Amino acid sequence: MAATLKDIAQKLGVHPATVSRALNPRTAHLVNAATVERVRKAAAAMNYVPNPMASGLRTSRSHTIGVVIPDLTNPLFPGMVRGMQDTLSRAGYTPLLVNTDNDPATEAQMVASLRARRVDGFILATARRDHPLLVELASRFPIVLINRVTESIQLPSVAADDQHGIRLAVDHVYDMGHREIAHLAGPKWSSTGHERAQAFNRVMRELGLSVAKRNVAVTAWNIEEAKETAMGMLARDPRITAIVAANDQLAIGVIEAARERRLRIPRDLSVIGYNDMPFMDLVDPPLTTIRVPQHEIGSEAARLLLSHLAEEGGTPVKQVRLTPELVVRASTGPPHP
Amino acid sequence: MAATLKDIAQKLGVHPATVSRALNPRTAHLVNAATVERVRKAAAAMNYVPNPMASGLRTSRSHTIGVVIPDLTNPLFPGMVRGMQDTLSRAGYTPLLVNTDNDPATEAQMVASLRARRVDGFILATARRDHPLLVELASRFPIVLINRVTESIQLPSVAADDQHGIRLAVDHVYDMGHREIAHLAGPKWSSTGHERAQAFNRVMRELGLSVAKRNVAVTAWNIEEAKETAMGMLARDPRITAIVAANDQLAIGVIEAARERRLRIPRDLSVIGYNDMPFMDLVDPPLTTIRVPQHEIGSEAARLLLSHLAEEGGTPVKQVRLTPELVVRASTGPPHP
DNA sequence: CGCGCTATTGCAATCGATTGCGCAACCTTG
DNA sequence: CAAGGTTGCGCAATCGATTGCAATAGCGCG
Repeated sequence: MAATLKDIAQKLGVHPATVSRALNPRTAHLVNAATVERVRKAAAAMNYVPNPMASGLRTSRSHTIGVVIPDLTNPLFPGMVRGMQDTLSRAGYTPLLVNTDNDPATEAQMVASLRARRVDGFILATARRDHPLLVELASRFPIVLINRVTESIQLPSVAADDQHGIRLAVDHVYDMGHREIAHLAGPKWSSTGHERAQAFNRVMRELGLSVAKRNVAVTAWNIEEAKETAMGMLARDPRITAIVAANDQLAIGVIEAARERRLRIPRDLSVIGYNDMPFMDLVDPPLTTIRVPQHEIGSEAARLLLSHLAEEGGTPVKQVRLTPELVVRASTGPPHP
Repeated sequence: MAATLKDIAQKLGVHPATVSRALNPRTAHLVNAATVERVRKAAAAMNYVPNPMASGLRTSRSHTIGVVIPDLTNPLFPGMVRGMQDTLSRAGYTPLLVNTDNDPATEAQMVASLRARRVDGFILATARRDHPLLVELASRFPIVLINRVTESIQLPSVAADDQHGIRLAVDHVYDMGHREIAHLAGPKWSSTGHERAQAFNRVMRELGLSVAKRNVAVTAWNIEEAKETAMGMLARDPRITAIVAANDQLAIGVIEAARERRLRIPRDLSVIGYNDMPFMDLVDPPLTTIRVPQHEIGSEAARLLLSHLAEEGGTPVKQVRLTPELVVRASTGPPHP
């Protein structure tokens, strides 16, 4: 059905090897310019498309990238994935997407299946602060982490600057007059949860505000548990006037908790999220949050990985930090006297 | 690095062909049971993983499925994609995901690149009512359409029952007492836009309500244009008390238009969406809508495609229609006298 | 005029798995 | 015990592209 190198060679009366060289930009200089031209013409005419399995078998490169995320239905990820797709496909690479649901066993299985597929590299959004699998993986493949990073070892990564983002958030409510500021943190096994909590403590200290233990509560990454945890916080310390949540889902949990406690937002409680997922401008109330450039994280990760694939030798480990920005909407306001 | 058939054969003193047959369930009966066992043990011990490029080259099957959607960042799709991923990967297939942004040229290019990758079949969510590319594609590959369908030809598809869904929507507002019901329709090139509009007309007629031309307005699939169109509708006919939107984004456009015209929802205007995308329970006001089983559409499409790949001959064209359900929230209510 | 060099192309092996064909050994049956 | 059948396995070709090496031709230069 589809034309092969041999077909083209036959038609032109040359050897398949010549056709191969003519069509490959890297080796075309080995072939007479006129021949190259004839081959190109013929290939186009027969609309020849190289068989990636054949070339992959020979070269053991699949031009395929494993993309590992917790869950595609988490609105944080589609933007990042599109960023990768757009720049990977432009470079002739195809992402293979898998979900782990934050389960290490599933992750191991998915990574194994991607290795079975002979992917050329990995982009992972599933890093835990301590993550042996990733360390092992990084020693055999080019990998780039996004969003979250590991602590045990420095790996190439692309993420937003959490330190800066949290500073924007805390400064925002501080500037409006809040002093009783609390943080609803994500799980400490995740770098984002941990780092944002660390950043919160630091910024509070710099502002001269005390950070009592009870001002930081930890929850899993989901709305329901965030709501429960926020209920507890608000019950224990009713003086709190502003809560900085470690991501938008947690902020929504806080809003639901506030609603249940008959607190009005932002009059009685200011809430600020993190990530600015799609539709956060439409929830009730529209959520003030820290926007991270989702598409750009994805495309930057792809670029970084591609550059690793291009260079033979070890490129230096590059840790890209993108700058988040504050998006003020209606869930924050000055504290009520 | 990785073990090959030959390695196993050498270690066991048998021929690679025997190893191949022993490891393939379809041919294992050709090999002595004891040998099969020895081979399996050895393969496991050397943690042998077959090279998909090699087997693909020989068999010309990539165990790969092209998945073509308009835009992953549209919240309607991640659920469907996960549905596919989950059932495809269970069957040893890997989806290759591309976006078209509803642009036919991009679509053609993406489909071409998937064909270049030698995918074994396609799942497409980009059908237009008239769509020559798909007809051509269907003649050469197993394909399954999701969400939208073509009209020119009957192709295997999985979608929600739009007729039923619209009936649920219209009945809902009718039962609450609304009589001046309008429809904000999607573009007519898309089957969902067209069919939902058709269904709206039919149901209205069955209820004995007149459908004036002005009771149905057509808009593109985005919030901004939906808002403009809804503004026009409401200006032309202020008697309208309920609007059935062709999807959730359009419903949000309607809500924004209503807000701009100082109409309160649902007191002055009831709005009902379609699809029940994630977070539609959190927008202001929480959106009454028609839930379509997104994950199930994806997994059912995958199953359908897999069954086509399994059977050699032409399986009959199966058009699966899943049943949507009404989700009542706060954007609908009885009309105010 | 001949040697050596370069430019161009052909040859053939190779990547790893699959599969039609054939052969040998063993078994069944009359 | 011979004829015919079955079972188990090896042989070798094949899928399509890549690439080291060899071969040829053409050229410049002494």
